[in-house]
Amino acid sequence: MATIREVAKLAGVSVATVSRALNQNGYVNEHTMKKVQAAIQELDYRPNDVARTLFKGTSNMIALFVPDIMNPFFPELARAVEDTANKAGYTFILCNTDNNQEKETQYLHTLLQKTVGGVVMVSSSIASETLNKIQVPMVALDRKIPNLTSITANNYDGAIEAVRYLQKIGCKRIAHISGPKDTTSAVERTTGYLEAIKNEEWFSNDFIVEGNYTFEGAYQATKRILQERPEIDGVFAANDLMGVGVLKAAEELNLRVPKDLSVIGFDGIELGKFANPTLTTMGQPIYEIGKRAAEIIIEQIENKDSNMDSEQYTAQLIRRQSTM
Amino acid sequence: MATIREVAKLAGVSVATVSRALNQNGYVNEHTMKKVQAAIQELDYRPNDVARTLFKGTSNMIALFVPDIMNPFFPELARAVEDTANKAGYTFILCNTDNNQEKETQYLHTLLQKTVGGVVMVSSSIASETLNKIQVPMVALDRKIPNLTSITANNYDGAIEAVRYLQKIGCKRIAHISGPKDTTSAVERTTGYLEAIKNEEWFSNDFIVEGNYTFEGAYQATKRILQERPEIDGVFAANDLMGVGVLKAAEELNLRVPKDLSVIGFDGIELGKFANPTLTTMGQPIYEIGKRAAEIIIEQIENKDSNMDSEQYTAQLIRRQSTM
DNA sequence: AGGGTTTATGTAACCCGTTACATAAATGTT
DNA sequence: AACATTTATGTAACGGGTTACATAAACCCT
Repeated sequence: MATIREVAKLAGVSVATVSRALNQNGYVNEHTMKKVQAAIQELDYRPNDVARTLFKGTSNMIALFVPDIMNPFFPELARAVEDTANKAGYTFILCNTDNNQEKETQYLHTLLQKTVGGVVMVSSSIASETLNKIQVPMVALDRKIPNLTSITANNYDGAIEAVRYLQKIGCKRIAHISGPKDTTSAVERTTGYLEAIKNEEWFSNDFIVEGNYTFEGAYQATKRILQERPEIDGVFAANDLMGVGVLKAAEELNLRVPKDLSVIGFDGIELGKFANPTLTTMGQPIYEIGKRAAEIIIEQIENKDSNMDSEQYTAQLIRRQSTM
Repeated sequence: MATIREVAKLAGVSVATVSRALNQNGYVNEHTMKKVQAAIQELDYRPNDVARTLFKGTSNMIALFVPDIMNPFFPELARAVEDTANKAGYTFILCNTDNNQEKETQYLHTLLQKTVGGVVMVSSSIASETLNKIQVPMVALDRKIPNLTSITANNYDGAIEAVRYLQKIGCKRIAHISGPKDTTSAVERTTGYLEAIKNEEWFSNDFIVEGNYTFEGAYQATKRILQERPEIDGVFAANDLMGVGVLKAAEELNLRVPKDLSVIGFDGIELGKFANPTLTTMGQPIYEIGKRAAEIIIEQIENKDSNMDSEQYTAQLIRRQSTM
């Protein structure tokens, strides 16, 4: 790889002039510019980004923390962040944290040593002491994190709408498969469910079971609850992955969906379209949200503007075959 | 962030000594070591990785090129590469190429400017001239690339086994939903299909339709072919995503799977378990393959050993509900 | 013509680790 | 005791950009 000094030599100018020509700052004579460009072309010169980063003290890299990219909710988010970062000239780093606090801290330190530009975080577990100690632009995505700007769906309203929709289509006993209690989105969705059923006299706490946001968790939980309470005719799963788990459990118990049981999920991931029957859901604008988080982190990086407002996006009902 | 010079000052030694203490290099007196460690602790010093990288000329970053992380085949691969890279002290960069040659070239140049350590590539489109010009360790994953070590499944044998299995369970007319013709895995799977049915007198070319490795593509293709040739009683889809598309098309045409139609996919992704009915498939050891690719790239980076042999992993039949 | 401004370019310090080389004390060998 | 080897540490160059500062020619204005 050619260096700026080789370019300077070939063009017969100093490295400072080449640098100025490259970055279009300071004065460069038109004729000199041409000589420099010719030399750059000749040598196929590309500036070493590491040297640049060392001097600037910050790199054009953006990291995304997700619990696990294998959870089908995250690829779309990752894609959105990557696209947006890429378009703005940033390189995209992906970190799977497994909701593990040590891993998160470890990753943050590693990234800090690389002077990463900013971090977009999907996390339920990040230690706030770590967060306070670490000086790098951060934004919370999908889940709220204290003291950080967050981009999320309006989970509470979405959950209410989901349950009201089940009520509207005639469900009389509506169960809720909830997500992990340490995850803000899951808690908000459960709170929404509670709000929507608060006046129903049939309700008791065992209409809520924890499915851990996983297919398997929801599958097991649903089998249990449907056997204990066969009167259930509607299920609000706190995410689509669990919604598909509910479908599987229903199938296994020979319940016809939506005839015997209506199922609604949350998120609007592709999986819902692949399922059989297709899954009704409260769709959030996933790509949009990821894109927005990336935009904000870039804004923070480039303008040091760290006091941005949090944003909430409305979820929209997507009617499919699992309800009718 | 503290620098090595501050540590040196606080410990009352030179930066060289601190560096040696850090890297357990050269001689460092026991007592000096303690002073240095105390200073490091005191200042919470962490070496700047950018400076290190600049000097060394190569960074501890590994990139993975995939067409699109939203395709459910890739997250597991990405996870495997990330885990392996991470464990070995490398940072993981994800690049979505959309099979776009320009994007690939663009990414490669960007990474080169960051002196990336190595690149793991899932690609059908990478330009060989780009490849030859670029001096960085690379390995091909899932798809073969000329002149690169590749880690793949044995697609040919797997495809033969898939079709033979359909034949064994009684299918008399077996269609094939193929993948893109520029993708080595797809071509090999089609070749395997052809090998397995070569002695069947019913065969003609219109038993093969292209589904582009996508759900939607397979869904459309299947609807078309099943209407044209209602005698079809078995489908070999070249990947699971298309297998699920076949299931959906069958459902829509009121064909019962597996009673009227048996369906087998390829890959063994999670999606197959979520589907209804669950999808029989030729499962490849996805995580294993990704992990192995990462190991090889690390081996190449650390030992400059670029002449590694390609490896092929056998696919295994996973019987589920879509065949019987 | 004299002074101020703009244009143009070069020199060298700087970012922060790593390491070749120099120096010297401590230890070992015959 | 004389010399070789090992241990210990410091100085300074280096990697490859960026930019503050210095210098000077060209241009503008009154």
